[in-house]
Amino acid sequence: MPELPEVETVRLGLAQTVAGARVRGVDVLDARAVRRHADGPADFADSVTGRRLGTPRRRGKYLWFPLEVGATSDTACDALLCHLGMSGQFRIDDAQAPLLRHTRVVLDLDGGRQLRFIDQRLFGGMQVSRGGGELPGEISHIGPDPFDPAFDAADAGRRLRARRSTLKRALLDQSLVSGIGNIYADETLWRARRHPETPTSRLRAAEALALYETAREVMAEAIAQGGTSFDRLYVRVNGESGYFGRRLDVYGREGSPCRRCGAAILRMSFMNRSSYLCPHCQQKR
DNA sequence: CTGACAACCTGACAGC
DNA sequence: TGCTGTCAGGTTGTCA
Repeated sequence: MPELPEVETVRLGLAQTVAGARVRGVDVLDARAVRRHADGPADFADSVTGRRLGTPRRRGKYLWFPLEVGATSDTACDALLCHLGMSGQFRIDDAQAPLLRHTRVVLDLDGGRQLRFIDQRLFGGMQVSRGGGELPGEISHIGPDPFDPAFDAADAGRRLRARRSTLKRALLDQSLVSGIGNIYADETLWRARRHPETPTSRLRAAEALALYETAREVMAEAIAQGGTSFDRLYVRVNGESGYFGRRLDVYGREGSPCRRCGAAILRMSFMNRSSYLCPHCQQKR
């Protein structure tokens, strides 16, 4: 699944290609892709049709288009709120181009183009957020991500330390700081030489700040490289894959030598998912 | 507040 | 070939 750097790469692609386009029609091919839209697929389509897509915005792993009315930008407008889930993609295609398998929603745009939402597993989806152009109320519960101007590192560090939990759990907690998923949590902890099960309360204020700074660095590098992908589930809006585009330091490298010390990378089961770490560099202190 | 777990879905793969 | 179990980058709700 796309984490913050992948979603940001998609957002940039959309900003360059469809921002300002008028939506001529909406075709919901699978209602499950809009199940978070409480008023149903027909209302979803009605709410988007005729609107102009503003420049997409993002917080954490969510992105949204302000749905502009008329020709003016108005941040009090509705928003088309999207999450890619584990397998979501956006593609820009000509209307005549054949639909890819798992295409769930199609937006007809000006000039014979279509914005297509494709999602194999349907963990992602789209909905219209009333008045959500500036910041959809539906995602007000997640914290700012490390790239948000509203991000307050000191406050995030304070809240991290107030948790009675462990570092990896806290990094994955979107209400604390959003955007970090399983890959970048592991990459961050490796770079910061922290064991994922280190108690959050053990960090000093400066160390908590430094941990988020490391997360921001790791993700900034990934954004600069156009996002990470292992397979075809993550692609850019033009269909290009970032396959092998980024070298990960620990994630998925079980048994391979640590790039710092050469020790074999360990895989641990955690929250029904995998954690990868270097048992030598990342010891509980 | 915290953690554990199921649910939401599909597909790829290993093993029998 | 076909079945079963496991795994996959996420989020949300329930329950203890």
